[in-house]
Formats: sequence, structure tokens, C-alpha cells
Amino acid sequence: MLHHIHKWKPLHFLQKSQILAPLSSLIFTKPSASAAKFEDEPAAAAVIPNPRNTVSEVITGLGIFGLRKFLGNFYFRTMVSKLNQPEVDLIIESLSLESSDSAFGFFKFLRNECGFRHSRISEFIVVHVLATNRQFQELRSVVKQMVDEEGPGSAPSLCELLLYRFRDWDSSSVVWDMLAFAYSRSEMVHDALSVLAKMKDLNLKVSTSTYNCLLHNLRHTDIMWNVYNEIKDSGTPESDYTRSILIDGLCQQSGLQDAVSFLMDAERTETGPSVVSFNTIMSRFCKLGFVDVAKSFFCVMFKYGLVPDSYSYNILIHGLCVAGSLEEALEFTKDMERHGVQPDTVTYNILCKGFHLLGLMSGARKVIQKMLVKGLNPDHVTYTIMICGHCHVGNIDEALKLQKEMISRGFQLSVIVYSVLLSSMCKSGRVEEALRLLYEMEAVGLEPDLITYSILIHGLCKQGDVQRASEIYREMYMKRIIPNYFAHRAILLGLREKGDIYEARKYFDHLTTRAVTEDIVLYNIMMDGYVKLGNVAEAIQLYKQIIEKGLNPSTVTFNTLIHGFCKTGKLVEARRMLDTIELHGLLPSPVTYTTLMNANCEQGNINGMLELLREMEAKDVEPTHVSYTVVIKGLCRQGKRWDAVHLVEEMYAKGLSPDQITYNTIIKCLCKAQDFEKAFQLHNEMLMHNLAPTPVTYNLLINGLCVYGDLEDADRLLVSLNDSNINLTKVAYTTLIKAHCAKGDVYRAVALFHQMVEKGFEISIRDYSAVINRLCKRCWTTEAKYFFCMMLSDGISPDQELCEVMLNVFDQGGDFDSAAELLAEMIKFGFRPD
DNA sequence: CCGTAACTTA
Repeated sequence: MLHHIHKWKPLHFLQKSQILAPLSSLIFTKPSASAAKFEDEPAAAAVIPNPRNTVSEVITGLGIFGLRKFLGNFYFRTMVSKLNQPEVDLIIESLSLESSDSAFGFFKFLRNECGFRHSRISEFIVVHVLATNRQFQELRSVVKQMVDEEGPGSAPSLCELLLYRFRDWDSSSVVWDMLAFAYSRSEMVHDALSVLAKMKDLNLKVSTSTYNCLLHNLRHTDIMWNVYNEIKDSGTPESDYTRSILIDGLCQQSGLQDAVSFLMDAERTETGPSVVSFNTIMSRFCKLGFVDVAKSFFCVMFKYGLVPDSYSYNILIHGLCVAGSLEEALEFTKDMERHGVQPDTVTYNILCKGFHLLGLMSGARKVIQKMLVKGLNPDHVTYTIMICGHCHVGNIDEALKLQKEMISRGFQLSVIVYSVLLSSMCKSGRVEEALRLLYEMEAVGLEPDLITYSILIHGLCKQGDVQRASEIYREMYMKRIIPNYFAHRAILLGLREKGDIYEARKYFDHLTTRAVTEDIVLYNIMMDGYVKLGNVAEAIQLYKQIIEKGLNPSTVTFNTLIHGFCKTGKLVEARRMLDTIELHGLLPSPVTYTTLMNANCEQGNINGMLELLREMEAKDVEPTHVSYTVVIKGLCRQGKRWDAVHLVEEMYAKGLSPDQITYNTIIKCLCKAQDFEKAFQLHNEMLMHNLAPTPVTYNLLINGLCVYGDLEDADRLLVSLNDSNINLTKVAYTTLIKAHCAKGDVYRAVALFHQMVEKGFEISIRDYSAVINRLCKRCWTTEAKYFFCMMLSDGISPDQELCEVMLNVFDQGGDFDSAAELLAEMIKFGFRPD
């Protein structure tokens, strides 16, 4: 595969004036046509083996920069775009003999501005030039790109190329070493090792940093020691890092004790243990949660006469922040300054994280202010921490502001940060914006990955937009990103939530008959769908399928079945399932018990419910706030409302947070007992605990006042809720309207009905029927007729039942015209009047 | 090559 390169003589003798004519023909005509013109030029013709090579000759003759200046960028590019890889190899090699800058310059121009794909030969020529010139940064980046493109297993072929094509080049040993280093850095350890083996054959020296990098990548394995022995055998000098990497490896391989002994062993060497080694040990201890031990090593350092550096301080400050001791971390930062070590950007980033972990984003902001005062600028990590922090507390707008700022300061956002933003947008229902952000990230050249797509698919499905979720799914598939179980679950769930169980089943069957790996969760979702529809038989059918296929059911599978049995009143079977869970080697979950407890409660078997609570606690299955809510419901049924109230206090004491349903349950009970004072007190308690009362809470209070209290209080409550702009549902109005109808205050009822319509609620036939039935019962014929007409003008057709009620009222009131008219309408509708 | 960020979950 190796290309032959003829030794090439640059055309120094060509003068600009001589080149001018042929160049223009090269630019404006096809290569074949240019051949004839070139034959007129004796100087050029003498060296041209074939017309296309002239471009190379011309370039080498003038030098890249001269030519580019001479032609201008556009023509230069046009000319150069006609080159192929072997030609470029020739040019670059001859340029490299001239000056390294022009070779590398031309190389970069082709790659960056013309999108040219260089051959490995060109790359290695440039690499050698860079090595000779000691331009290590550029050298490293070219080799890294090459190695990353080639991928794992490519070392032998690259070594072969170096060996046969570049053996006698200057700086060959630097290039070999860099190749080994690059493979190490890109975590292709085997390739790195095979380069090292070749280097050993060739008697080439390996640098300390290459050895260190390799050691670092092998620190989890035994091979680490082989490499270390090789370092010692070859006489390569060790650095402070060499030992620290070994210590880090020991920490993970054999434990901290061995690592500590190894650290202390260095006492006997002439240099003694290094700060870096101590830092490594401290970092390990911190990561395991032993900040105190890390602190004691800090003191040991002083005893050895070592001076802790900024790493030492940052490691401890980070350890303290993670442990939640922010105060001590801040104290330590002051200590750091007192000892003459200036906090750096990393220090401030760590403190930001400390504040973020405690949910104190305002504190994090203050840290950044302090950082700016000190003349340090936030870096991409600072921004990442802040963006993630704001997302975490749901403050997406602040996160977006920072994202914009980050971009305007020239930082590249990672795919991960975009995913964080997308995820929190989806969580708060801003899926539309999330989609826009997806397009934005694609526009800035970032490729969304599996997780990014999964988040969006999940978000769209949750919102019920399975259609668009499937489009994203296809988009992902087109990019050869293979969706995993996550997307499948989301889509199945989305289809199920849409209410079309057949559609969901079709998708499910499609997945389960084809998929290589079966996912029990898909079965659970499907079974749960059937149970929710009351079709327990189909759920059981699926369970049988799970067993037949030899799949392992999960606790959720059984919980779903238990829920099904409970729903159909088969408590004995439900209870039996609990034992089946254990037969399958699984543990019942809090949901298992809570479901059973709820069923017992619903059946009025409060003792059975409490028995289950005891059993659950005996088996160390922790009751959740839902379990407690069920118990509270049971106590309320028994009229033990004080016990119920006490249980809420007990929940707080146990660190469980009651939710809105917990409070609604008790409030309902208190209303029924006409204890409105306590009911409203609990409502206030909700506010105190930052629990927003739901529309149900207010419906319960209004209904309570209507049925068990003072209707006027109920009216007043509605007014004050409206004044406070509190969100209510239609139920609040219909409850009051029904109450006024029943009491006979038609005018209030009508007024409320109008209010309800004005608020924009969708009014159904059920709402009209409820009012009309009640009015008819009390023979308020005119008002009933009024609502009936209102309904018709609203475009809502009456049903047979309602027509009969009206017909009856018309007959009773002697309004025979209306009766006849209605009768005619009824026949048109196809109703059969009795 | 010692220190900071990093996404989905019935």
C-alpha cells in the first residue's frame, strides 16, 4: 500500500513571468487542454512528466505563500482543488525540504480551508517536520487526529509505514514516541504497547511522559507493573507523577493500605515522597468519603517539610463540599490564601459546586463575583456547573441566559450540557423549546447522541405527541444511532397514554417478536395498560407469555397483577401474588404493600390494612408517603380524624413529606365532620410547607361548605378564590350551581352558570342535565326551559333522558306548544317517546 | 501525568 515517491527537485529557476501564462490556463481550462499550452513553454515542458503535475511544480517553485499572494485566495484555491493525494504528498515533501512553515502551512490550508483529506504519508511528513522544529503542540494534535481516525488495532500498519518510508528521517525517535503517546492518550492501550515493542526493536528511547500516560491507562491492571519494570530497566528517569500513578493504581487494585505503604517507602529514596503523591492519596480518600483521613495526610505533608500546592487545597476543599461541609470548605479557602497559595479558577468552581449541592444558587453566583474581583474568569467548567445547577432547581431561564453568555464568550457547549438543558425543559413541559434547542445544537455543529434523542422522545411521548416522537425516532435511526430500550419504553407508554391500547399492542408485538433482547418493562407497561382498562385477563395472558418465554418477571410485574386483582375485588388472589414474588426470588416493594393496603381499605377492612402495615414494617419494607396516605384514608373512614391528623405530624417526624393527596384526604374527612376550622387550618399548613393546594383541594372545601355547612360561606369562598386568581376547575362551579338549584335559589344558579361560561370552560350536556334535572324536580319550568334553550343555542343536542324530563315538565305546566315542538324534535332525533 | 462539570428511568 506504500506509495513510491520520486526524488523531486523544486523548480527554483522558474521565474514569476515565466509561470504567469501557463498558470492562467491551468486555472481556467481543463488539465488536458492545458497540456498543449505548456508545451510552448520550454522551461516548464522540460520538467513536466504529465500535465497535472505542473500544478505541483508551480507550487513548489514559487513557494506556497508566494503563489497564494501572487494569485489571490480564490484562484489559489481553484488551482489547488485539482490536486490528488499523491500530488499533494509530492508537494508537501518538497516544501518540507525548503521550510517547515510552508509545508505545515500548505497542509493546514488544504485540510482546513479546502476540506482535503490528507494521506498518511503527507501527515507523517508534516509530523517529522514539526518534530524537528520542536513544535510539540501541533505535532501532538496532528498525531492525535491520525490515531483517532485510524482507531484501535491500527498500530501495526502505521508502524510499518514509519518503518519503511521514514526510517532515516530526522527526529524519527520523537515521532515514534509521539505515536505511542497518542495511542495511550486515546486509550488504545494495546496499540500503544505494540508501538513500544517496535521501538524496543529499533532501540528508540521512550519519554517519561509517554510511559506515565501508559501507566495511567493501565493502572487498573497488573500490566502496570510490567511497564514500571520496563521504565526501570531502560533507565528512563521517573517523574513525580510516575510514583503517584502507581499509588493511584494501588489504591484501586489492592487497597489504600498498600498505597500508603508504597508512599511511605519513598521516604528511603533520596528525593522522598512528593506533593503529587500525597495529593493522589488525599484525592482517593476524599472520593471514598474519608475527608478526615485526607486532612491528616495534609498534616503529614508539613512534617515531611513539603508545601501543599493548589491541588492539595482544592482536593480537600472539594472533599469538604461533597461531604456537605461548605463552611469548612470556605474556611479552608481562607487558610489557603493565608499560606500564600492563591485560589484559582478550579477552587472557585469547586465552591460553586458546593453551593449548588446545597441548592444555594445565589451563593454560587456570589462565588463567581468574588472570582471576577480576583481577576479570574469563569471557564467552561464554571458555566457547566452553573447551568446544571440552575437546571437542577428548575430555573431554566437562568440556565439559558448563561448558555447564551457562554456562547458569546466563545466557549463550545458540550452535547451533555445541551442534554441537561433539554432534559429540564422536557421535565417542565417546555418540549417545544426543547425541539428548538435541538435544532440550535445541530446548527452549531454538535451531533445529538442517543441520550439527547432519548430525552426528546421521552418528553414528546409524555406530552402525548407520539407522532413527533416517532419522527425524531426515525431521524435518529437515519443517523445510525440505534435506539435502545429507553426510547421503546417511552413510545409504548406514549401510545398507551393516548388511550389506544390496540395501537400500543401493535407496537408491543412488533418489538417483542423481533427484538433480540427482551425488556420486561415493555411487558409491565402493556400489562399496566390492560389493568387500568379493567382487562385483567389480558394482563394475565401477557404474564403467561413472560413465563413461557423464560423471561424474568420483576416486582413491578407482580405489583401490576396485584393491582389488577385488587381492582376486580379478588383480594385473596392478590394476597397470594405477594407470596409468588418471593417464590421468584424477588422482594415485595412498598408499592406491593401499599396496593394491598389500599384494597383492604376500600373494602372497609381497616384491620386487614393495619395488619399489612405491620407485616410490611416487619419485613423492612419502608412505608412511603403514599402508604401513610392510605392509612389516613382508612382512619378517616372510621371517623378517627384526630388520629389521621396526628399521622400527618408523624410523617413529618419520619422525614416523609405528605403530598396534596394526603391533605385532600384529611380535608375531605374534616369537612364531612363539619370541622371547617381544622379543614382550613390544614389548607394553610399546605401553604406553609410549600405545597400548592390543587383544584381538588378547593373543590373539597366548596363541596364541604355546600353540603355540610353554610352555602353562603361557599359562595364567599369562590369569590375570594377568584379574587386571588387561584386556578379552579369547572367542578367548583357545578358544585355550587347544583347546591343553589337544590336549595331553590335559581337566580344565583343562573348567575354562576354564566360566570362559568365566561371563564371559558367547556360545558357538556352533563352540566346542563344536572341543572335542568334539579330545576324540574322543583318545577321551576321557566328556568328549566331557559337552560334548555341555552343548551340548544350552544349547539349541544339533548339526549333521550333529558328530553323526557323536559317533556314531563311541559306537560305538567300545561305548555303544550312547547311539548309538541319538543316531541317533533325528538322524533327527528330518532328518540322514542314513551 | 494529582484538583472542578457531564444527560433518560415504568
